[in-house]
This record gives sequence, C-alpha cells and structure tokens, in this order.
Amino acid sequence: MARLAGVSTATVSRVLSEPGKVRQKTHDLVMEAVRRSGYIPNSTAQKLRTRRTMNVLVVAPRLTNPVFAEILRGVDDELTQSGYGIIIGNLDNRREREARYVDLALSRQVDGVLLLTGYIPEKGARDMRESGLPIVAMCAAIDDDKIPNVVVQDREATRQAVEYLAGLGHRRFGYISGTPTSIIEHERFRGFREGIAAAGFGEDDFVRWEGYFVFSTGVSAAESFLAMKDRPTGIFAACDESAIGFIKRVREARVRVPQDVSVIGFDGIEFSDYTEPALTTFRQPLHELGRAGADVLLKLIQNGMTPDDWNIRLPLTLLERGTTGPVLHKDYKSLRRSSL
Amino acid sequence: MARLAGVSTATVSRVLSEPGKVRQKTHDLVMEAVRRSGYIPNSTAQKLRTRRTMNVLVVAPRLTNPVFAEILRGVDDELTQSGYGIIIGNLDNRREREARYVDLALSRQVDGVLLLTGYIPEKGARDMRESGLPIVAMCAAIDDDKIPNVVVQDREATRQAVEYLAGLGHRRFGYISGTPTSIIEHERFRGFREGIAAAGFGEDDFVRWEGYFVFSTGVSAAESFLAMKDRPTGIFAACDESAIGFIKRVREARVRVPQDVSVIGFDGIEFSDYTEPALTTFRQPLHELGRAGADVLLKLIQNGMTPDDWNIRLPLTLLERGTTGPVLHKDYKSLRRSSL
DNA sequence: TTGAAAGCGCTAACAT
DNA sequence: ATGTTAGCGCTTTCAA
Repeated sequence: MARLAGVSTATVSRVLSEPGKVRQKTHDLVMEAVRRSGYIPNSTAQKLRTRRTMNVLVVAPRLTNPVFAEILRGVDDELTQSGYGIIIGNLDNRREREARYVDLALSRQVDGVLLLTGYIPEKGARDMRESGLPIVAMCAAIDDDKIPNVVVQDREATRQAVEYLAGLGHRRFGYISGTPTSIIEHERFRGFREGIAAAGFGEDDFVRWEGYFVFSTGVSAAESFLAMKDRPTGIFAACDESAIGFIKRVREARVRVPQDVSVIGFDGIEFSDYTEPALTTFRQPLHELGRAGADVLLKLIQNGMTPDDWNIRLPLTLLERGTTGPVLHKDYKSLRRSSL
Repeated sequence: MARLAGVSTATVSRVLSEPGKVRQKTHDLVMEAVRRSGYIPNSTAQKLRTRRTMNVLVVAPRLTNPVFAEILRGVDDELTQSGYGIIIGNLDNRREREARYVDLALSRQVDGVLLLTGYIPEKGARDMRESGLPIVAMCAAIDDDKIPNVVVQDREATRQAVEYLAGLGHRRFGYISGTPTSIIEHERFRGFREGIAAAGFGEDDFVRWEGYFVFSTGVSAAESFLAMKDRPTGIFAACDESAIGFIKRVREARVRVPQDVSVIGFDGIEFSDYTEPALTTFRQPLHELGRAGADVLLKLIQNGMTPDDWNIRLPLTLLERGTTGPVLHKDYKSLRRSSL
C-alpha cells in the first residue's frame, strides 16, 4: 500500500493509531498517501495482533419484541460512541440457538457479552462464563457475583400496580402471566403476590391466567374471564401486549373498560399510547437501561471495574391512563360516591 | 494446545475443517484432545488466513420499527443456517451514522452487505460499493445493475388499495405519506396516483398529508382531516402506524370508522390485528423477504451468481378487515341499498 | 523519530 | 496420511 508512498509499515501504523509519536512532516506525508490510495487498515489483522475485537455480543430472546428492540437501541448508542460494534445473538425464543453464541464467545469473536436472557447461555456442559469474557446481565438478575446486573425494578412496580388497583377499590384481581420459565415473569408474579398481601388480600382473592409475553395470551385470558360468574375487576397483565389482547376481546363481549373491569399493563411500549382508551401501564426506561448496561460492560472491558455499583436497578414510571378506574360495583357505591 | 496431545497443528486444522482427509485413528485422537482441552479455534486468525469473515452486515434505518425487525428475523434464520453471523448496522434514522458502516465494509469485516435502506450508504466521497463486496438491496429498488433487488410489490399493492376503496364507492381520497425522502414512500405514492388514475379520478380528488412512518403522523393527518369541510372518505396510509394514529384521533372526535371514513393501512404489523376494529391493510411477506434477500446474498458470496433471477418482487396480501366499508354518503344511498 | 523484524493463530501449498 | 513451512496484515518491541 502507501508504504510505497514513503515510509515503513510501522510508521503508517503509528500515524494512524498514535499520531503524537510521529513528526508532523511524516504524518502529513502518510496521510496524503492514505487519502490517495483510499487505504483502510484490515481490521481482522488488527484484531489478531491486538487481541481486541472491538465487538460486543448481545444475546436477546426475541428481536421482534419491542422491549428488546428498544433496549438494543440504547446499547447501540452507547457502544457506537465508544467505537464498538454489535454482534447480535437473536434466540428467537428457541433455546437451542444459544449454543452458537457460546461458541462465539469461546472463540473470542467479541470482547464482552450483554445478556438480555435472564440466564447464562450454555452449550452442552459448557457455559458462556468459561470464555472468561466480561458479561453483564440485563432484564433479569443473574445470581452470580461475578456478573453485574443492570435491571429494572420489576417486582416493586408490580407490587405498586396491585396497590394502585386496590386503592381504586378493587377487591378481586386477575394476573395474566408471561412465559412461566422466564425470570422476569417470576419476579413480576412475586411482586404481584406481595402487593396482594400488602393490600390485605390473600391467595383466594386473585386468579392467575398462564401464558406468554404475547397478544394472544391476553385473548385467552379474556375468554376465561368472560366465562366466569364472579369476575375479578382489577387485572394486571405482565406485559402490554397481553393487556391489549385482553381488552380487545372483552370489549367485543360488551364488557366496558374501565367501568366494568380495570386493566393495567407493563412495559409502556409505544403501541400502548394508541389503544382506545390509552393503556394504563408502567413504563420501563428501556433506552436508559440499554445505555446503562453497555456502560457497565465497557468499564468492565476497559479497566476491570470493581463490584461497587455493579447492580443497577432502574425505577419504572406509572402511566395513569384510560384503562383503569374506580370500581363501579354495588358493594362500592358508597366509596364511589365519596371519591367522585 | 492439544498439539501436545499428539500431532501437528496442520493435522488438527484438517480434522476440524476437512475431516475426510484424515485417518480415522488420528481423527479420534485429535478429537479426544480437543474435547479434553476445551479447544476452540481462534476465529480471528481463521478470518485473517482464509480471508472470509463469515459475517454479513445488515444496514437498517431503524430497528424498533417492527417491519425491519421482522425482516431481520428472516435474514437471521437464513444466515444462521449457513453459519454466517450478523453485524447489525442500525442507523436509527440518522444518516450520519452510515459512515461507520461504510468503514466496516471497506475494512473487510464482513463478506457481504444487506441493505434495508433504499440507498447506498456513503462516507464523504466514497460509497459502500467501493468495498467490492456483494451487496443486496431490500425494501426498495436501487438502480444499479450490479446490485440485486429483493423487494415487495409496493407500488402494485398501493394501486390495488386505491382501487379497492374506489370499488367500495369512495370518490374522495386521502393519502398519509411516509418519510418523503424514502424510496419506499416514493414507490407507494406513485402506486397511489396510478390507482387514482386507474379508477378514473384525478389529482384534485385526493389530499396528501405529509409525515413519517410513525404513529404521530396519523394523528397530525387526522387533525387536518377533522378541520376540513368536505372530508375525504377513503384514506390510504403508507404504514399501519399512521393508519392507527389516524383512526384513534378521528374516533375521539366521534367520527366513525368505517361508517364515516374508511382507512386502509400498509405492512400488516402484528399490532394491526389488535386495533378496534382490526385494521384493513396489506400484509408484507417480511420473514420471507428476509430469507430471500439473505439467500441471494449468500449465493453471491459463494459462487458469484449471474444476473438471472436477481430481482425478486414478492406480492402482498390484502387483509380485508374492519376499518374499510362501503360509503354511507347521501350521494351513494342507491349504491348502498343495492350493495347491502 | 523511524525502521527492522518478530509474531498474533491459523490454513494451504508443498514435501515427505 | 501427515508434517514443515510460509505468510494472511497488522502492531510492537528493540535497535538505530
């Protein structure tokens, strides 16, 4: 290459990576040659030599889920700023896909890993930790004191949701679950039961509809709801999608929201602003979460930070909108009158 | 490494990449050592030596857009199957970000590029073609006979949408645009005008509301619509999001859909199944599109295919649902009566 | 301040 | 069928 245009390969390398260590004149000479030849260093050779790939692996359960997509945006912003690239490991909800990404880590194609999965990916008997790479867990706490957790306060927010419903006068509740094996679901359900207890209710005062983090789960839950004689009036859905599916189905059956049933979602996806009425929900600080996670990972890669402030837990925001309201039930006439 | 456990590095390499060329016994010997030492080849060294990265760059305008996310799923399925990884170039709607990905291509960090942008990314005076890498354009045709196009039939579907509305008796139309600089928007608007003409109408028979591919564009269009004295009754939105925003806003103003105004969207995102009523729209074969594009790119990388069947144009499916219906306007009483 | 030379870990050509 | 060796393109001592 431009080595023909003057100097040694070492000097070119210096000009490009440590411009201070070279004489101005040589610098200009080299830059001119670079410009003319259109030279761009081969990054693979750089990686091999320096043993840094400048890439980070992000493993996510499903990319079409707007929650993960939005987190990824935050991650991308932070990483791009520091010159890192993203290799994306999309499991598409199929755990068998994770083996591939374990190999990726083991073969050192990345400098660090961001996990949106809630667990450590495995391949046979080996797991991703063996790579020795820095790993940061997001979206759900991983119980390993070598792995920082950057998460949202799922449990607290869910508890608060129940208390909010209880405060509106509701006394029979419904819980529409997310994917049962997911840690996130586990946390949210735990928060839900805490809220039930805190509001002075017991295990008999709610029904739980099992499902996944998808629209159709809300529809199934609604079918079951509609078939009940003594329906709950305060419904919490573990994600906005199922809240939306639920509402659509019950309204088709002429059940009014929020007059007959209040529904509160979780996530605060953009879509929740555009339902009729707009969905009451907790908004996750997804973009911020993404940035925070990437930031911790970068620190880990660059200087090996210590376990202080490792565990970040971001708060959520309650969006009080149209799908929740006071109970309009015979037992609550008095309460209703006084609260209006 | 396991070289200590028996043979030469070359043999290990052969066992791992061309198992046929080695004796069964040596093979087993090596594999055993590999297993025991947990050896995984350094992929960077492989890349440098073989000059293949086994990675593909996918450049997308915005990842939180469900259309791109879904295409990416298809791309991922196809690429993963062939052992290729994805490096994701998310522009997040900011063109200045594309320079980074031009560098990525120029520095040969990938074997090929998939463009969901509708144009060739540039950096200063250079563009991505200079990398000499195979490039496939998706989502919008790029006019370069070295670049295959794998797209959907935007124009035809939009024309068909207008004809569908006209068939329902509508005679004043509205067009809610996408991002004006986008080629996709251009194609759709072109199809729209073709449809207008084909149905026997002219440039005065429709209004065009400018915007972007987002929910809020539909809301703005609705504001403008509500302020009109002689409102159109047949609305086409260049994406589902703006159709949904439009419908929400006009319904708030007690305009009935589809009795007072029919709305047809474009894309067929999952959300469109859950609006009330469900949105009439054209569904894009996004997953299939992703696979098809990746497939063409892989062929290009592997054997340099010839320009036959380069240009794939997938059809869309009209989903006739609740937001469109026959005109219920004084001028159309007769038509209405006869068609019911 | 610059150049010469070694070597990152692998694969492929050649030799055995 | 296997080993030896050169070298992918760069960065980084070490020497000049």
